[in-house]
Amino acid sequence: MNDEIDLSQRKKQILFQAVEDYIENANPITSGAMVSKSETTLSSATLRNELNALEQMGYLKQLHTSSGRVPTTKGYRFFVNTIKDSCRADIEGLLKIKNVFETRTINLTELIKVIADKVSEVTDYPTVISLGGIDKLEILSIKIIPLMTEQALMLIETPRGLLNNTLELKQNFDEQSCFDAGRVLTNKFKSMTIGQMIENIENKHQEILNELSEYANFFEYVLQSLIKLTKQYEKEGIYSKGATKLLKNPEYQNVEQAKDVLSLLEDKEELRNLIEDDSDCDIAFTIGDELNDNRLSECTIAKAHCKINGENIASVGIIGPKRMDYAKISGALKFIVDEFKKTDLLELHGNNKKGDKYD
Amino acid sequence: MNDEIDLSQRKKQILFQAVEDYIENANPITSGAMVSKSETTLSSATLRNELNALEQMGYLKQLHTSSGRVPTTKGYRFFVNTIKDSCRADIEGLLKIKNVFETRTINLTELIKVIADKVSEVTDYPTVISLGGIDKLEILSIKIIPLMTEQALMLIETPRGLLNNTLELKQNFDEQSCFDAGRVLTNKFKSMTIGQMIENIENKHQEILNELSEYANFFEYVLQSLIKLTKQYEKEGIYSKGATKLLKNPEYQNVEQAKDVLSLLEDKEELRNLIEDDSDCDIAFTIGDELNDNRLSECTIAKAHCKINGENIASVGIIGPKRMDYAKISGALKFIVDEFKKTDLLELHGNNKKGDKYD
DNA sequence: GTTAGCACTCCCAATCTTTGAGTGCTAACG
DNA sequence: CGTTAGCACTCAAAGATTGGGAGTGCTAAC
Repeated sequence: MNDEIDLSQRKKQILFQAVEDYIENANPITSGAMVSKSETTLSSATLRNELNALEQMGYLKQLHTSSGRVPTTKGYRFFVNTIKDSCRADIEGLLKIKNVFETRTINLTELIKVIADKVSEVTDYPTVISLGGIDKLEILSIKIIPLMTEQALMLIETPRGLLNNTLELKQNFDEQSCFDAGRVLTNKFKSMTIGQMIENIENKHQEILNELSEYANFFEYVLQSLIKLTKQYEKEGIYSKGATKLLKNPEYQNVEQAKDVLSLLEDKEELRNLIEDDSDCDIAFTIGDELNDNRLSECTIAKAHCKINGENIASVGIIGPKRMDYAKISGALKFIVDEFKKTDLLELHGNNKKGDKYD
Repeated sequence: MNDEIDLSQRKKQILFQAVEDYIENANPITSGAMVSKSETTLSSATLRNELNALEQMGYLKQLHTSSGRVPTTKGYRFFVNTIKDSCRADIEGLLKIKNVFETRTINLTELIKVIADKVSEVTDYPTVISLGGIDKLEILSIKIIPLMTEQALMLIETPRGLLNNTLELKQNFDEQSCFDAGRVLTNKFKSMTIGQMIENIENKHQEILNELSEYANFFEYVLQSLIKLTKQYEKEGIYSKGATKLLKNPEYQNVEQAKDVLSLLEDKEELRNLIEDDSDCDIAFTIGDELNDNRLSECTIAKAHCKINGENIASVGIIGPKRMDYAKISGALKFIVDEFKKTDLLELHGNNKKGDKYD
């Protein structure tokens, strides 16, 4: 697959410049233009030979005889691998994001929206952020508050903030029973994750029922509620912004082409599948055919995984044409990933004294 | 303005058929086509005379000599006024919506999303729903629950469900103080609206501070929180779906034209301004120039105001080309409005016994 | 290995032509 | 007087033709 080693130093340089120029101007690469633009001492004939060789090797392709050449996916891939570590961020725009991180007591769901908005603004590409599911969240405490007829609110405190959901109790409970039930549940499930709690409930159902004795009533409702909550977050924790910015690019002047991508950007479920993956690396580009989706054959997706305290919290995706500004995107994503790394979830919610909780 | 009275019965019929046909086929109306399609006994020459007259009167216009005619805004307006009461709903699709209304304990914010999704699916046009602000909501009770360090959760029960927001207390309070504070606040503000409560707090600040004595501490935070909450709902209570469906229409085959409308559909703030108005009527169409927005000169917006117990709860907007299927849209909107009318908010939240609240 | 030179390819834009759908007008008809 | 057949006129849209020019590949000379 990777035969970039076969490339002479000169070929590498030519290919790099060719792709770079194409990304900037969207004009097919020609030997003549390269002579006049770059500071090369080579003649156009020599460049033609080299470009021809690069085409044979699959890095470039011609649209027709006597047209300039355009990068193939392989060509873009070479380019991306080369610039991997050089980024060119719009510092000014990104600094605004920094402020957001420093705003305390911002809900994480809010946070990703603000970030997606800003990233899309700075990069000028559609941006998607998905929040990880809640199943890996640690439970800090559980509270139950009676509401109007036969309902109660279940509150679960987690390092990522407060989860809340209404319980359908089918029976009235008073303030005190609810309070006690919450305390019992907290004692039982504290410092498990939501996922573990569900698993635990499902596996040791009877056992726990006995253990919780008089609060067993709540128990069924809590389980149902947790499952509903998990599904809901799966569905809601995804946000996208700036879809129409795609239309600015010359590759989407044709409505037919744009339609596919735009409707994909409207479908949260598909977006989630697209953005999430288990890759370990912080930032990755997937180019054109590499995406294995006809609708996206002319797109590149840049993905980044944001971690707080080492835990995967959110995934950011930037969707653009293959001809996207890789260095800029790379810079923006690196910035976001770093900001997340520096952040402590508890701080996000205004708790500067970790571990100093009370219940 | 309205000189539809001047139209002979025959002209009305011709104009109606002309617009109807144009809406269906997007082909300019020609005398020849009208003869072959409709069961008229008139000759094409006579129709030409009539069409010419209708053009003089401003209902139709020609794109150029020797082309067929196209409806003007005035022509569409005539058409809409004529079909006002005939609707042609996709009953099957809409019945699915009915089920949603019957699902209890669905959050109103969730409800509008599901409805927008379905309406967009059934009509095949972008659909926007905005939820009214929270300021007119009646307060049923206020609860305060202590959370982790120096924070508490404020819960306000309203007929539209539970509002919640985190309070930054800057000081720890125990379970009991919070509980008591909630009770005091409830007694003071119960059955006011959120708006009245804010107003009240702002006007009689000192007075209330004295009255609440030991819970005065909470008071400032509650005020701030309420204001924040009001703003937040203003921003969040709007949802749109199906923007890309616009691209199916021949009038948006040109990216430049589509871009404007699509980016408008992405901007929640603009959408809100567009959808909300104070008009009393349940369903209204605003056509092309009537919208007073260049970007929308080729669009029609259908708006409906949904009321529960007489109170304006949500506004639905359907955006399409001027050539939209008015009868179908009208049917769909009427259905939604009626469903809302039949709904009791308390029932939505699972309370079948109204007034049977406890605190 | 590099490059000047040249034949060759083929897109693109401009121009022109043709076609035909559709109109407006007029004169005749019942 | 409303209706209609007939005809001249208009004009967009779709081909056909053309020339220009940008770009290539190849070859032969450096």
